[in-house]
Amino acid sequence: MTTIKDVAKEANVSVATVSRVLNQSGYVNNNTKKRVEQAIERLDYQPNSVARSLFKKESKTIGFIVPDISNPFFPMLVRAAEDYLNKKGFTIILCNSDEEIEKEQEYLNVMKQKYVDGVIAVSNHLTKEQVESYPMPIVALDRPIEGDIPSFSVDNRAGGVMATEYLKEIGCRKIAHIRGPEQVLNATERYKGYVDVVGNEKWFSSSLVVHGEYDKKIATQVAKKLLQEQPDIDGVFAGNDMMALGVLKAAEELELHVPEDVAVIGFDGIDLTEMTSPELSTISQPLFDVGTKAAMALVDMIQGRNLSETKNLFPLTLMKRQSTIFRKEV
Amino acid sequence: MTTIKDVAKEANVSVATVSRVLNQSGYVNNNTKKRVEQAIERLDYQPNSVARSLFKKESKTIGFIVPDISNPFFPMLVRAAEDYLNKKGFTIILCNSDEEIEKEQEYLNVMKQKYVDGVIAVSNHLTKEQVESYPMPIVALDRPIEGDIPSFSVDNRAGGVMATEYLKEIGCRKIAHIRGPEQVLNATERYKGYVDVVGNEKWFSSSLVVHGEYDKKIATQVAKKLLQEQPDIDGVFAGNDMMALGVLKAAEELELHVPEDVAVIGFDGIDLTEMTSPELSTISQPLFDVGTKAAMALVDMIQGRNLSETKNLFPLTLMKRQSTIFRKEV
DNA sequence: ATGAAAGCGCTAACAT
DNA sequence: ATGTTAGCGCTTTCAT
Repeated sequence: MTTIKDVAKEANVSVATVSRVLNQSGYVNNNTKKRVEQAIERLDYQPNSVARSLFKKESKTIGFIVPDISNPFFPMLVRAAEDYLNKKGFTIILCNSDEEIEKEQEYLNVMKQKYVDGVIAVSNHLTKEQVESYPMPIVALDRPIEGDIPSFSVDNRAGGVMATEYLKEIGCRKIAHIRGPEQVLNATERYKGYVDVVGNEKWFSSSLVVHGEYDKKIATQVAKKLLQEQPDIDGVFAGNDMMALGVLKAAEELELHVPEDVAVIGFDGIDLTEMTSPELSTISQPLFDVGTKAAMALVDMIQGRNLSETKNLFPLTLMKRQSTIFRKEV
Repeated sequence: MTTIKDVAKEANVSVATVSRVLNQSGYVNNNTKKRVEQAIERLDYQPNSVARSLFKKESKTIGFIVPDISNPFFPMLVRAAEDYLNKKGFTIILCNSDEEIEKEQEYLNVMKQKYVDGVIAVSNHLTKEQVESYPMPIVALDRPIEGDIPSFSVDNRAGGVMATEYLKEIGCRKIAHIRGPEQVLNATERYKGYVDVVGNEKWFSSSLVVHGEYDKKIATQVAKKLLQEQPDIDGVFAGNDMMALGVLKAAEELELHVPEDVAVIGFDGIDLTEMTSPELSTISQPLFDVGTKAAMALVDMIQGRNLSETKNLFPLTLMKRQSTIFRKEV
C-alpha cells in the first residue's frame, strides 16, 4: 500500500505538503499542488483512514444498535440512517443487542475503543448517566431516554388512542388489546392509549388485555384463546404489526372473518402490512423519516452544532385498510 | 481517556510490559503481571483499537455489502453473520449498494482504507480480478463469482426445477413463471430450472414467462395481465417470495382463488411467507446457515486457514403450504 | 524478565 | 509557500 511518504517522494515535496493538498488546508502553490495531485494519481494513493483516525480521534463511522435487524421493524430505520450517513462520509457499524443490556454495553465499549463518532441506539436500558458519560454523542431511536438526550420517536399513547378510537368509530363494541412487553416503554404507552379510550366503557375489563410480547407466534396463541373465551370481541388493537398478523392468523384458525367478525388494527406501518390479505390497517410511523432525522441530528451533534429539539415526535398516520375498512358497512 | 502510558506509570513498569500482559505475549513475571492488571483495573483502562489497528494493519471489523437491508431477504443473512462474527470479536460495517456498481466500489475502497479484515458481499458486479486484487479476503453470498472465490449459495436451477415439478405434480397443466431481473444470475438460473421442466410441454410458450424484477408491485402488475390474457394458467412459479406475494395480490384482484384456481409458489423462504393468507409455498433457503457459514469461512481466511470448499451449495427445501397444498384435491 | 526505542501513516504546530 | 518534527497509542524488535 502506498503511503503519504511515497507520494511526497514522487512529487518531490514533504509529507506536510501532501497532507495540505489532501486536506485542502494551509497554503500550497498551485504548481506544487498539481504535482502532488499527479503523483497521487500515478501511485493511485489513498490515504489511510486508520492513521488519520488515530490522530484526529474520530473515525467517520457511527454505531447503530438495534435489538434485531431481522425484526422487520428495524431495517428501514437502518437503511434511512445509512443513506444519509453514507452521503456525509460516514460508515455504519451494525449491532444486534437482542435487548440484552450486556450486549449493548459491550458494543458501546468496543465502539468507544474504535473511536466511533457517535451512536444511534434503539434501547430500553440506556440511562441518562450512561449516555452523558459516553465520550461520543448518542441519540435514541424509537424509545426515548430520560433527560435531554435527543430522541426520535412517536407519541405512542396518542397512537394507541387513535387506533382504539377508530375501532370504536367503525362500530366495534368490545375491543381487546394485545400489548407488547412490559419492559418496553412504547408498548406500555400504546396500552395506556387504549385504556384512555375504553377504560370507562361498561364492557371494559382487564381480561381484554393480553400479552403478545411483540411476537407473532405468541400473539397468535393469546389472541386465539382470547377470541374463543370472549366471542363477542369484535375489534382488536394489536400493539404492533407483527402481533396484528398473529391476530389475523388466530382469526383464520377460528374461522372468524376479518373485518366482518372482528376488526384488526396494528401499529408501526411496516411494509408487511400491505402484503397480507386482508391488508392490515395500522398506525403508521414515518420510519424512513425517523431514521433520517436521527442521523441528521447525530451528524449535527458530531459537528458541534446545537440541536433545536431534543425530543422529536413524529406524526402518526392512521392507515385504513381491509382489516377494518369494511366494518362500517356491516 | 487513559492510555497504556498511564497504566505503565501507575504500575511502575514500561509500556512494553503492559503491552505484554495485554497481549499475553512474551515473558512477564507473575507479580508484575498482577501489578499491571491491578493498574488496569484501577484506571479502568481499555486499549485503543485504532492505535492497535494502525500497527497491526487489521481492525477486527468486516464489511457486509448487501443490495438493500430493507429488502426482507437480507436481514437474516446479516444477522446470522453478525452473530458469529461478534462472538469472534469482529464488528460489522453494513453497506447498502442498491446493486450499483459505483457504490460497491466506493464501499470497498473506503473499507480498504479502514483496514477491514475481510468482506462478505452480495453482488453481481464483483469480478474475479477485483476480488483477487483486493488486499483483504472477500466471500460471495447468494451470488457466486467466477473463479475460485469462495461463495455461499444454493443451486438455483435445481430449485427452479423443484418448484416447477412440484406444480406439475399437484396437477397444474399450464404453469407460468415470473422471473427476476435479467442481470441477476440466480434469477436466470431459476428461470432455466423452470424451462428444464416445462420447455417441452405442448402448452409451453415464451409468453408464459414475464419479468417481475424481484419486485412485488411490478409482479402484481405483470401477473395480473398474464392471468387475464391466459386464464387457463393454473400454476405460477415466482422467482422469489416478494413476487409470489405480488401474484397472490393479482389473483385476489382478479377474484381468482389460490390455490383452487391457480397455485402459487415462491422462492427463498423468507419469514413473510408464513404470514400471508394463504400461506405461501416456497423453495426455502437455509438463510441463517448460509450467513453463518459465510462468516465462518471468512474468519478462516482471515486467520490464514485454508478452506476445504470454495463453492458452497446449500440444500433447498420445498415448503408445501396453503398456496399449493390443497391443489391435489381439486 | 523488563525497558528503550523505532515505527505504523497521518496531521498540525512551528520554523523557515 | 514549504519543510521539519513531534506525537496520536500501540506493538515489537533489540538490548540488557
